[in-house]
Amino acid sequence: MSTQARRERERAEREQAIIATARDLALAEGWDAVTTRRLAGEIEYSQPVLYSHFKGKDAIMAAVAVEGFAELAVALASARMSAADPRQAVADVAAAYTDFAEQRPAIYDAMFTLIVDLPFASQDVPTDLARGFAELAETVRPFAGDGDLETFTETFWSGLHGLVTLMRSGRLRRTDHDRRLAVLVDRFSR
Amino acid sequence: MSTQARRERERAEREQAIIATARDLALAEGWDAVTTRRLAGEIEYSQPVLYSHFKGKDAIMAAVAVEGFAELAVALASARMSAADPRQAVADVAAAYTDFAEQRPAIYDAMFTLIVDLPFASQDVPTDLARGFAELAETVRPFAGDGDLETFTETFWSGLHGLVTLMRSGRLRRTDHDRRLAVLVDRFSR
DNA sequence: TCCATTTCCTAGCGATGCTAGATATGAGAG
DNA sequence: CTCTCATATCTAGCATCGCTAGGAAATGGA
Repeated sequence: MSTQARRERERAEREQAIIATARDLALAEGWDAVTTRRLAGEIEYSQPVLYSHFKGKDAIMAAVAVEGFAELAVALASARMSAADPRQAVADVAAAYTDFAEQRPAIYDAMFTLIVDLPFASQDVPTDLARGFAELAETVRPFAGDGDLETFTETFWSGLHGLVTLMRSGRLRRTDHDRRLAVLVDRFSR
Repeated sequence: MSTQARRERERAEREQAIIATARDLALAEGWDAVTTRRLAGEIEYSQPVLYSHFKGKDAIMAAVAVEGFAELAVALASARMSAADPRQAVADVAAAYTDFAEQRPAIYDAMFTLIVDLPFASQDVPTDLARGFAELAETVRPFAGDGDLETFTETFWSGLHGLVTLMRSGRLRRTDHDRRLAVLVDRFSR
């Protein structure tokens, strides 16, 4: 039975290689550069191998997105923990969020704009996505007032997401980002 | 010279037909359904004719987006004018914004997410885009405090844009939209 | 050593955006 | 009225995309 175990291990490694390669390629040159042919070439297998691991290109992007949710949750948690006071926590978490999106634009796109049908069947996504959301919720909790915390958090999140996406599409000047972020933080921490 | 005038007029009409057809097709079936072959078939010309009017498919989408900016500006202005008081104006304009995006998702996408290089060379875009932005600015002016109105407006705009895009990608439940909108309005009208 | 099963690749399909080269159209000169 | 030439338009095709069927190759067991 050791050979079967080895095969399964190698297969898992190859699957991880596909995700990592797709991720690196997307970060370096954008998702348009991530073609199935090129991806297959990078991992030194033929195209159909990709489809024995994933249903299609969207599924590969979704797998990259899943990793992104975990990363984002960690980044937000770190920012929240190390903040001196609740108000500073909002500012730090907001900055961590937009920094994540700025530094990994392709991954952020896969997480929130490109992939419509996320694998909600999978266990990982709701978990890590919920973890990130929970970090946001805990951060703004002191300022939610008597209203619904979830709604309050979702609205704050929308503000961050809007800043990120409008800036990337060139509708907002990058130079004023910090000031806009300060306004958003101010509005949601009073 | 009348024949030449007629030709130019017919050519302008055909260009408008291309834009209108692309717009209708995108609204009805999404931008993926707007292929150059199908678009050419709808206007009863061959594909290359499209390229004698526009540089490519992106340019056609940009033309649709330009019309969208004008529409949005009108909708926002109407909402702002008919509001009873400044605070209600913020609520009404915000609702008008998200309604526009909800009812014309394809056009909204062309305006703010799909097209990266908008024809800023053209005169129309900055004008109509600026008109819409100016409507937002006038709406929130009473609540901007002593800070920069432009930055304040941009941040408010980001909130609206984030609500719209996160809801469309399925990250936010549609049922709670009104409550999120109320939170956003509350944060930016106090 | 031979067979059966699994794994993988070659080759190809349909569709996309876009374009070069051939063809039709029509205005103006003789 | 006819011919010419420029303009307008189409037919056909290219390169590329995501994806897949069918056959070849490798692998494990008898």
